[in-house]
Amino acid sequence: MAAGDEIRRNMALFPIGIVMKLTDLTARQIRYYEQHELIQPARTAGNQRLFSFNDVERLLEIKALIEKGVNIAGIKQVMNPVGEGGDDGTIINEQSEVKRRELSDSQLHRMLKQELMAGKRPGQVSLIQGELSRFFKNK
DNA sequence: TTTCTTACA
DNA sequence: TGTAAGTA
Repeated sequence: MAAGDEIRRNMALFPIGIVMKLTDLTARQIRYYEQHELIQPARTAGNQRLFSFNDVERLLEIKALIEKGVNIAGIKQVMNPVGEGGDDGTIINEQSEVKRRELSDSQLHRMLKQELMAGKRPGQVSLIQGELSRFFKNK
């Protein structure tokens, strides 16, 4: 629990171009996730985004969920959108990070099961891409 | 050159 | 999401 570690992890260091290479996400996606409060990079005096190691880690996790077919609404449920107040919006501590990741998978399963059992009713918004159809057959 | 915002496909 | 436009 080195105090300096968290400081370094949350220190805004790289511009979006570097983050793109580090995460394999497009600038469009990164900015989009920021709009949805999944990340909150700092800004330079010139209004340019500066990301921290934690931001990059979050983006990698978001990317993993996107690849599993989860959409923004679903990711928000699995990753508590960053609030404000006392926390910096990123990882609280090492233990909670591990727990959060463990929950990620079980909650994802819950989401899938929930939607499968609830069935698609008009008005119900899916948390999964493609209406889950790809889990039943390959178009 | 790189990034930013806005907006349309 | 991709991409174009006009800036900073």
